[in-house]
Amino acid sequence: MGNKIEMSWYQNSNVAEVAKQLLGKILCTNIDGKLTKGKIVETEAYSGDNDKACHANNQNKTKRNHVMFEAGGHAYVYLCYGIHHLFNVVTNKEGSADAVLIRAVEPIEGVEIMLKRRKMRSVEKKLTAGPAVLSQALGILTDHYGTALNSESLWVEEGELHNEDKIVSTTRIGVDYAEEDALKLWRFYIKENAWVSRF
DNA sequence: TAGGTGATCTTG
DNA sequence: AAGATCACCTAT
Repeated sequence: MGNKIEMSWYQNSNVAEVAKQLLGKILCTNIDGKLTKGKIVETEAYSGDNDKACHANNQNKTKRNHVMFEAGGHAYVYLCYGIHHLFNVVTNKEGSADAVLIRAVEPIEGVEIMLKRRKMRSVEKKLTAGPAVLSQALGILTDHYGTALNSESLWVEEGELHNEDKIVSTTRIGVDYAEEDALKLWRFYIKENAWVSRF
């Protein structure tokens, strides 16, 4: 607990494995002196190689997704539906466009700050259960595009270990357009955790 | 269950 | 240069 994960850890070439191993780890931000932390309870893997659901499918590099081609350990944040900032962890080696979408966290620290950012009065599931709301709670914006995850403002710490049998693998959400790749079991969540976005 | 929202990408 | 698309959320 408490140790910042090194950049090299993210450079594993198996993105699904990284997505799984991120469960239980702690996503942290310190923005303008406001410290917030949440335990990662839900992730999805995306691969630039043979995955139609991925922005960088077929090694398609664009202005939006180019950071995915950098070495693992950088932040890929993009605006979705004109409103929502979605946070991904870039994985694999430089040149391989893989990333893990963080879909839900369990609030750990800085809850008051999270409530304020979300304009909420009490702690409920909608505080951080969902890729857009967790980014808002932790103050993650497209400003953080390309930020290294060993920086002072955004990082991941070691967390609890979970046995393999406590992890559920299922299909990803919102990728129906991806044809056969929509069937990949690349969504992972901690079984019976109350902060998972959807069961 | 439907509509808001605007950057990004693709097509023409 | 314009239109379709979109890794979602909130409120009816």
